[in-house]
Amino acid sequence: MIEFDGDALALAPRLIGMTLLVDGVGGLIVETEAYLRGDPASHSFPGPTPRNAAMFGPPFHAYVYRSYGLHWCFNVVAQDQGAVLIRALAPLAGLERMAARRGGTTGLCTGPGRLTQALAITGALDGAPLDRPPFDWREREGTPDIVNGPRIGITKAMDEPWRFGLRGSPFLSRRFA
DNA sequence: CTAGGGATTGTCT
DNA sequence: GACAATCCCTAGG
Repeated sequence: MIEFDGDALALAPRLIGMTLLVDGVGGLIVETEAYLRGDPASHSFPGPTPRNAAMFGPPFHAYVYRSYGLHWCFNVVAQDQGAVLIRALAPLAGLERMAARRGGTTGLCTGPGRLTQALAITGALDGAPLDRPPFDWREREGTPDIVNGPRIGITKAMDEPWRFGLRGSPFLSRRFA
């Protein structure tokens, strides 16, 4: 995948502009959020549980959890018992399969829950290594223009500007201020 | 044991 | 703009 040795806060912007494919379906990462060790908003904050076990495992593995009882959210585990939530992709490959899974063509990968549905990521992939199939990564080309701001949908540490995005992308789940 | 809430989204108004 | 859907963890009795 990539050579990297930083924590979740460093990994989050590093993933912007990279291409993620799952079984050949995916696109360019345009939005991420960092959840650090010691971060009250991170699922790893209270300590290990069955749900968050992957965050305490080896880095560059998947942490997949269910959100609000019905959506899946996909994270890349970092070196610090933190993780990076992948919130949005610019769809590039397998658009027909995405649309079939999503039941339409609107907002295919715009939002963490939509993205997992389009790529068929479920709890079955929780803890799976990201450097082998079905996962495939491509390094970014050039230097992306990255913006950052507060994270979305949380109730703790709300002021930390740990959401990152590709400036001007139409595929962001929300605009940056 | 029960009650409450969350890193969300689709649908209806 | 409001609300339902509905799993897993946490807090408290």
